Amino acid sequence: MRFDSVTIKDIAKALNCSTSTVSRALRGSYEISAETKKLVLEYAEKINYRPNPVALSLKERRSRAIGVVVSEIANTFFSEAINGIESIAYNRGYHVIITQSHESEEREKVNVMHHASRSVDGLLISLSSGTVDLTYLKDLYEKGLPIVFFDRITDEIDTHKVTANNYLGALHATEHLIYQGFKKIAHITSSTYLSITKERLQGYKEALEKHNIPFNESLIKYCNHGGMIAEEVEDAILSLFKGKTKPDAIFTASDRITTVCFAALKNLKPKKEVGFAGFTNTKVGELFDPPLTVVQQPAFEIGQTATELLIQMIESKRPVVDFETKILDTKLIIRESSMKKKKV
Amino acid sequence: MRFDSVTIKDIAKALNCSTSTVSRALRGSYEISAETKKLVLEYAEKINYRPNPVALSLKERRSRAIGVVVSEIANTFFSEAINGIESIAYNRGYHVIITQSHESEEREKVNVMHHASRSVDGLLISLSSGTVDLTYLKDLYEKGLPIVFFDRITDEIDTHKVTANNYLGALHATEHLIYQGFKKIAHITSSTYLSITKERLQGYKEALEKHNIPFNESLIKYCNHGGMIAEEVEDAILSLFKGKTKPDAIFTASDRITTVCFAALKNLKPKKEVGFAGFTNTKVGELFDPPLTVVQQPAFEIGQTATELLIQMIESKRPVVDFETKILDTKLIIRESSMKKKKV
DNA sequence: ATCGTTCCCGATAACGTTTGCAATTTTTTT
DNA sequence: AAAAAAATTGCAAACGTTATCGGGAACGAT
Repeated sequence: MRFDSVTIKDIAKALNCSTSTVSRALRGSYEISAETKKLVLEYAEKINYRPNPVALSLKERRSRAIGVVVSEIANTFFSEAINGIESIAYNRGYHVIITQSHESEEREKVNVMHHASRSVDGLLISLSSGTVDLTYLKDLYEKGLPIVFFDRITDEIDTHKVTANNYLGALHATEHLIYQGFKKIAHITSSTYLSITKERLQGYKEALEKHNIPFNESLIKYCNHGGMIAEEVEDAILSLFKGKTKPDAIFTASDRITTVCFAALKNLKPKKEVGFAGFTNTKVGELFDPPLTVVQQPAFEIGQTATELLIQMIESKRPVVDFETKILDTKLIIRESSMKKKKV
Repeated sequence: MRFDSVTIKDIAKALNCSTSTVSRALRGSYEISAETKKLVLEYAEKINYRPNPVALSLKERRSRAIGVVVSEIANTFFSEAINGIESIAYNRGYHVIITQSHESEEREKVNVMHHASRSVDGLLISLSSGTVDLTYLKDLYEKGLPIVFFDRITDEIDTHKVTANNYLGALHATEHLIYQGFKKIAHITSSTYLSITKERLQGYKEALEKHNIPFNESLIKYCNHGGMIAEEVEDAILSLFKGKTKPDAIFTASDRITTVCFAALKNLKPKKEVGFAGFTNTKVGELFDPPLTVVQQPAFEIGQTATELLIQMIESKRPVVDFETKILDTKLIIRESSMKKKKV
């Protein structure tokens, strides 16, 4: 505190004892007489003493704070996940410090380094779509910083991971589109680096295979900025509809891509109705025109689970060696956008 | 850092000089010979020395970090504002620490206290809808913590404030509805404590007055939880349509209230079409059915301006006494939801 | 030679807290 | 009453950094 708040010294001076005595009394050490303890506690209460967390961090090399790095808080999935994170963290006495990578590897690194140098006790991270090089994270992890990945995870670091069942989510959504009679289903997705991209693509492919629909590479479009740059997504849509095999349905793979695509598609006004379904946690898909079919991720629970695992790592006496990868189920909410209209 | 990173001591030991010399060399003090300076800098670079921010915070009683308290990051207005905040802060060398009050006075206080005790250099805050008692904030402010209010501001503390022109925004939106031919315009808004509530209500009233439409208190509904509790908003809508004077249009006053109302109204399926316009920064209003007429706030700029003012306060040598209240213009984006359909 | 500068640099204290050890007092044991 | 044991407290170091102060060396001026 810069605001000359009361310190242990002030108490010591006032009570005419040493700072050690005060410190011990406050933490209830058995070596302090009940009498002195009472005196100290009462006085501390009276002048509203609060230990200085910065000093504690320096001394103990821990901060009771958890660092969070996500690509964008303006993304319903992440804001919900953060709420999940907070709900657990606060109950366990940890503060949560949120930073955004804006899908940039560099920003991500800066943020992680900031967290580490500020002595966060652990890190929750969902990788940015631009992230290729993980060595710095690996270094930190090996130096002892507990890290739990959520949502966008990685194979390169052996630790706890929590993510949605992207594979099944994509499979079900794609199958649903197939059941509706769509055959040329395009898939617009994020950067190939991301785990979620691979998993969702995999689910999409399996669905096609299962229903004997040939896979067509030209129907897959990657947006390396994860939808942060609208043009990238719009170009993807355009090139799809300029290509030889025009899609009759679109399946999008992430929050932002979903909404941008949906808008782009509307603008494009294709002759035939195009089926549409996408991964997104938006609360307002129902209000869209047409109402949007979505694959919803259990964002809140993902945040909670990741935080529980992280705190477990932080508070574990011996190094954790048994790691889990928790995969939580998604939910397909079917609305009009994915239905084949009956042309009477 | 808990991860025994290199310290100034390590450098001193390696180079066989004192920590003071190293410290001075690193900060380029003139008292150090060019030779030693070079030696130190090179070695520091080589072993990748980074000063420990926690130690610095303790020593200097500042942290080069700015605390932000908003009600909800899952609110487009706030996430945009935060982006504005970050854009300035990072350029000026400050980190941004975000916390959420979830519209609760208690959570807000906990967060503010946390920021203060962690030695943030300043605070950006948008008050929660539940906040009544500001004395603790006033105390901190008087003890010297620079504070800038944005969006939801207050008269009780004399400092810089940045907000949208809620009055004009509401006035124009209401006038627009009037021009469309609506006469019984309901206004669904947040807690009465909030500055934005008062200002928007004022704009709404002026518009009515200007066009000689009598003000009807029963058309105003307050949602004390700012839309966080959907039922509250749904009840408001229901009671409006159960009342004697049923509204022919609805004008909503905040992001969350707007979307929840819009959904509730859709569910209600009133006989006549009801005009609709609301404050919100959602990017997807265009995709709604019908496309949503919105009053958009310059969230990014509000964040930027507030941050500039805050940093100015933080870095000012003498106490700042001349305070500004900056009011930035909103933008009315007219779409179908507020248009009176021509019943041919 | 002596003094006054100037130039480098080191020792030390300080920020607020905890803790190992030593010191003191009190109590118990003999 | 003396010795031993237990209970209570204080001192000082440590976390990593910077700032204040002071000191030695080199140099020029007298």
